Amino acid sequence: MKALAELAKRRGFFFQTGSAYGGVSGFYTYGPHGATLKATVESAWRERWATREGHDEIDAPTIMPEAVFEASGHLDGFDDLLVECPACEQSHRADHLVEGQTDIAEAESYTAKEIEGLLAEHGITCPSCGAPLAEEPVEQFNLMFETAIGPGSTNRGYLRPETAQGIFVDFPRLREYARGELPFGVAQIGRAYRNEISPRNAIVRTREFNQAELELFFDPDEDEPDLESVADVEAPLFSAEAQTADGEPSFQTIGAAVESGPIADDWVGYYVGVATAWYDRIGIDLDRVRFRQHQAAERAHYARDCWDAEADVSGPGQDPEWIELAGIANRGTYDLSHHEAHTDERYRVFSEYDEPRTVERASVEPDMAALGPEYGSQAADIAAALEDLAETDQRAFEGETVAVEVDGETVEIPTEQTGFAVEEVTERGEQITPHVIEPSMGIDRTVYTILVHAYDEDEIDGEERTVLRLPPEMAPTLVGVFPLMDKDGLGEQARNLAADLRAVGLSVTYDDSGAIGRRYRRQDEIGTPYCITVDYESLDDGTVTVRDRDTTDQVRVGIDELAATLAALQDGELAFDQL
RNA sequence: GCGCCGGUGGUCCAGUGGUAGGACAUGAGCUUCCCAAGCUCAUAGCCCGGGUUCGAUUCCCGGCCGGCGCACCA
Repeated sequence: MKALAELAKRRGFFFQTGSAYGGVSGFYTYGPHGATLKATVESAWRERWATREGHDEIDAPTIMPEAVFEASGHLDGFDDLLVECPACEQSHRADHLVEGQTDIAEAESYTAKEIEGLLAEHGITCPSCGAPLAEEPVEQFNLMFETAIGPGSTNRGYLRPETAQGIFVDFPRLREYARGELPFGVAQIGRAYRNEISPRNAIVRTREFNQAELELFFDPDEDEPDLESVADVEAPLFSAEAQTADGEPSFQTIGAAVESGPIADDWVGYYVGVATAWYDRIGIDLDRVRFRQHQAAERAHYARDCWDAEADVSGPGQDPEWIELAGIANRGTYDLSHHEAHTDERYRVFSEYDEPRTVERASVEPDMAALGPEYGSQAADIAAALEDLAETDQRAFEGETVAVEVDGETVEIPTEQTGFAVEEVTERGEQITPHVIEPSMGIDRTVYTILVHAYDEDEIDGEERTVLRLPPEMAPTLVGVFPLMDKDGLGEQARNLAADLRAVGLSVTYDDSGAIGRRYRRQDEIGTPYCITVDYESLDDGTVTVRDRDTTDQVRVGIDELAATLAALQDGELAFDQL
């Protein structure tokens, strides 16, 4: 939205970083009002998604070593192999072309050089125009920023492309803090980095951005969300089915959508409900939001089910322009099991059975004093093979000898040397890998959407004005304080009033410059919901006018009750028309 | 990364081969006083590098940045 970008620049919400040096694409600075608004969005997120859910927050580094991203799949999954057609100049994913035009299934695992070879060898052609792509260079592009940790650059690191891995890698310790009890959630607000090929659209797609993510760890067989608390929330749902049928999003209660509607996963449904109510509260217009269910083919490598929150950020009279605000994904056990596989740590929790179970457990204790001399270096492998066999096939131990296969040859071991035994064991539970639901929000896009949805132009006494209709809770400044004129003691009283209101923690702007109407308009443009003017009547009776941003209506309020009244207006306990 | 268009005070624009002008905004003053009034004054700008030229903000080339389209968005 062009008018908003201009206002954001002029009034200090956000602007491109370092334009004196020519600027760098994809980096933005939040100005005075923008930084405040962003902080307010973050604390509103923290309040709703962490504190109120009973979850704790961590703050992990933005740089982590290469091995972490090997495990997470970002090193391979983020690595795009691009080839450009010499005839029509279209870029394509080279690995996808190879997969499509040969019977090679996992072309992604090849290097750029190998792919170049495959392009020539299999006579791969451009899918757009059919030109041959042999001899064309394959470029490797990883979206992660790479860096060297410490001197000597042998320890390669990357800037995290999402905040989530900081939670997953340290799951074993976080589990300790949760005392090993599922479900538990860990929240994080922080920066993430992606070396985007083509940053666009102000703060919508940048190379350094802010995320707020909650990772909720749970046992799918035991744990259920508090669906009742969001059952009545009406959410604009755009199901996969509706998308395929070329349909429209429709408002449905979470209760119905989970019960019999498109939301398959209870936890995902719960967070769609929480997100809907939260968006409404922070000033996002639900009529310009939709929760879009991912099609199966579209889901990320880790996601089992996913709904994106999308917002329309087009200007008035324009075609809708949907941007992704959040993803609410069931990541299953993907992350934890991968980190477990890549480390020696256990990324599981002990899940106790309702009742202890008694099971027969077969075990072996091979007589190594006999096997060792007999089989030499093979003895250890034989012992391992016996152990496997005991778990899978107890009857193999019923005869005089047991046959196991080692290094391709069958070895007969006297049963008595295996130490085979079947015992009754009482098991109280088992180690399970928790499943993960991840509501992941883009803070910058949320800020942007709040601004777009708050932006309005109307007419006051025949004069056009620009106004940001931010909820009082979100406004960077709660109240502007003006003297009608800066003389006859009005200025002094107004300055005292501003200081008093600041002293009780309210965000106040003092302004005595220019005509009163001009000062109102300045505050309208940055979304300040209330303005107070000290006039001649104030000197007589100790009241001031309080002016409402949205209606421009004014009421007189006693100075002594001002602080309490404004605080109530900010918290939504009081509406202006109740004054 | 490709293509098209663009880059001039804080913002939005006009303009020129001889280093620039408006509107709005901002500051000071006068005036007015509850919704961007008026007057005076002031502050402040040609994206960067190279080339052509006596001289380049202007023309040419390259870069950077922005908008749009394509590709990409794990």
